[in-house]
Order: sequence, then structure tokens, then C-alpha cells
Amino acid sequence: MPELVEVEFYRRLAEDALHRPIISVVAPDPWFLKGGVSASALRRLMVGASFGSARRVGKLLLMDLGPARSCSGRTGPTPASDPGPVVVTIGIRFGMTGRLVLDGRAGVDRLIYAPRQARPQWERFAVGLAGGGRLAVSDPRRLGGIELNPNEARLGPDAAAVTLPALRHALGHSHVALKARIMDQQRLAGIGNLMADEVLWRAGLSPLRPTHSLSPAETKSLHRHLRRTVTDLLERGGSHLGDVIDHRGVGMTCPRDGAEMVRAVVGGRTTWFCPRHQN
DNA sequence: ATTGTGGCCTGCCCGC
DNA sequence: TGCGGGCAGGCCACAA
Repeated sequence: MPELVEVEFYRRLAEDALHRPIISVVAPDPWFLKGGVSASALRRLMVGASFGSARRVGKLLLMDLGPARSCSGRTGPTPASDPGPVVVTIGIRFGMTGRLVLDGRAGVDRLIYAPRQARPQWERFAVGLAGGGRLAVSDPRRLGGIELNPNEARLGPDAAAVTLPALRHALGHSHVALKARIMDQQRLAGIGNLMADEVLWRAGLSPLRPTHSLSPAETKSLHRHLRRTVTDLLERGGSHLGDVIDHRGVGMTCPRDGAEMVRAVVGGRTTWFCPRHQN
């Protein structure tokens, strides 16, 4: 499913759509437009403009209309002397089955839990680009959506770049289960169910552990494995390509020590972990 | 304020 | 062979 890794591939793909004039907007599904924005409003804003930058925070893809804007992620506080131009941003969420397609090229080859091939009726949003190009969002399950000027401040630091102090702050001293905490997008952005299982398996930490029970050394280890896992999965090409993902299932054994994997529900999500080395 | 739960959406797979 | 129930999880509304 699209987690941080897939959305990063979508972002890279979307960079090829920058600076190409938008000539049409196709938004056939009102459900897919969030926050009360209408297809006609999007059309008024977008037609004649072009995307200036493609950014990502967690699982949210952000495409700014207008001239290029810093791609270093979050923009800091703007000096009062220079408020800068008003930027219109199109936020795209992919749910768990959303794909981004540019000029017929898909951002990822395969999406776990999603049908293998896209059908025309699953296209929920698209922009036509000058010269015949097309940027489209295909989402069979309709769990994603398009939002105008999404509130980026509601997302925690991106998991791909989070520092140790920032991770410590995100974890805090909560009594909530560790897995639920690292999947809380307001605290840490980008980790979905599969990556959470992978990171905790690598770090040898039980998903059920109360967050506050982590020692400083364990938090440091979690940080190292988190960053390493993101890097690995980006290199491998998908959040489903972790070492433990194929071992999530009844009767499966831990690829590290052979113990039988255990199923639990944490934060409302199906969770698989090794009872032997994840403590 | 924080935290937990249920529901939304639809395709797929299993068992009958 | 068709059919229906259960399942998948990101996100949000809602309740405590």
C-alpha cells in the first residue's frame, strides 16, 4: 500500500509534470474531493497554471501551483517583512490503493492489497497537460482524496528524515502501544502498517510495549532501524519488500530465529511480530 | 488535552 | 458455478 516509500516514488514521478501548463481538470468523483472543494473551483485555480514543485510529507503528496518553491520539505516561518506570494497547494492522499500515473507511466509497479492493473473507471482525478500529457490518480477503493491547501502543520516530522531528538519528542512518555505511536501521523509522518511491523521487527521491540517503557538505548536503536528501514525500502522499491512482510501470516515463522509469528491487533491494525526476539 | 473505536470505501478470496 | 461474508488499512468523526 502507499506508505512513505511509495509516495516518494510518486513524488519523483510528479516532478516530470512540473512547469507544464495545465489545460484541463478531470474530477468525476465528488467523494474524492475533500474539504468542500469543488471540481469547478479546482478548474478555476489550476487551468492555465502549472505545478512549480512536488513535495512530500509522510504519505501526503503536495503539488504547489506557480513558480518553483523550496523542495526541502517544510518551509520555515516567513519573515514578516516578506510574506511571499500566496501559494496554492494541491494535496493528494492515496489511501491504501491509490496510484499516481503520469503520461501512462505508473509511479510504482506493484501495490500490495490493490488490484494489479488499473481500470479507467478507477481514475478519480486527473489533469491534462499541454502537449497531450496527463497526470492521474487511480484509486479503486476511493480511500484517498484531493485536498486544497492541506494543513501541513498537522503532520509530524517525516520518518525519512527524523532526527533522534525529534523522534524522542514524537514518542514522548505516552502509555500508548509503541506501534500505535509510530503510526500516529501527527507525531511521526509516513509510517504505515507494514513499515511499522518491519521496523519493530528489525529493532527487536514488541509492538505492544508501552511507549514510555523504552530506554534511551532502545529509542536510539529504534531511530537507527527506522532510518535504515526507510533507506532499504526505498532502494528495494516498496514498503512490501521488507524482510518480515512475507512472514506475516498464520503458521509463519520468524526469519531471524524461527519462532512462530504472533498476531495481534494494535491501534486497530493487524500486527504480526516475533514473540522470541521482539521484547 | 489525549486516546480508543467504528465506519467508510471496494476488490479479492475463501468456503459453501 | 455463483454467491456472500470476511478481510485488507489510511483516515476521519466521534466519544470518553
